Amino acid sequence: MGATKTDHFTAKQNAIATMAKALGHPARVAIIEYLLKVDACICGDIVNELPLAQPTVSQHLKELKNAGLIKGEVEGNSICYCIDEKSLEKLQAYFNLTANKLAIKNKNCCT
Amino acid sequence: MGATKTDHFTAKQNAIATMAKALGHPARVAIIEYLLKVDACICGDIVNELPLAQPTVSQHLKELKNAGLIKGEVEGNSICYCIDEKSLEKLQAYFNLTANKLAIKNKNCCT
DNA sequence: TATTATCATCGTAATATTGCAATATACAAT
DNA sequence: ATTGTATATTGCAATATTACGATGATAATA
Repeated sequence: MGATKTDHFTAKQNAIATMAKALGHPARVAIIEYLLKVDACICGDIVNELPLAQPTVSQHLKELKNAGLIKGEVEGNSICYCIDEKSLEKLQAYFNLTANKLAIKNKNCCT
Repeated sequence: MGATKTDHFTAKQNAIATMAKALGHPARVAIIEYLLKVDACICGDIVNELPLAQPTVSQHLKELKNAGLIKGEVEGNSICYCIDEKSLEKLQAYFNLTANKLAIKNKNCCT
């Protein structure tokens, strides 16, 4: 095996899992944080920011893009990557909802 | 290769990645949502809720536990699983922070 | 004690991920 | 046209993940 049984779960569960999976690697978290830090999206130097070889970084960027977490536009010679706000807002909304549900839950066991 | 270069990233980046990775599978998202739905933590029927065999579910539970997202206590014959609030609050805080940073960012490119 | 119920672990097969060297592509500048 | 820079793709090796049958461990119950 090794293939995830995607079709047995809801679309929303799969969507959250896809985004979470994309953030399931420190390099990709670091990429998101870097894109957040530089106050623009002309980002031709992501490779220099990471302790990984260029093909590896390119691959991580591709995965973030596939998961919808970032967007990329050709900007002359280099490529302009930036965060896709919508997807991160979805994650924010999801975890806010989760935390709210937790807050109103019974907490009389599992001390 | 195949081994993640964990030590090249910050502790926080690794912590977020670990939790995100744990949620990077729809079955584990479904488990969290189920634990959230049932208003108690006597949870001996997670297997029945999922379209997966018992050993597979057990393995997913183990991963959620390793990532710190859930806790498990022996409850007589069965085991009582429940969500670890702290970890989900960390995720909530992280994505709130991220969304806030995004909100105050320049948005003059990557239309 | 034997049985049943519940969950964990082992072993294994199929598949996915991670990382990089080598190479390719695309464009800008000379 | 050629060179240089930036990014993508390919191919491969090492490792991780996913899934499940078989088996083991433990506790409640007959």
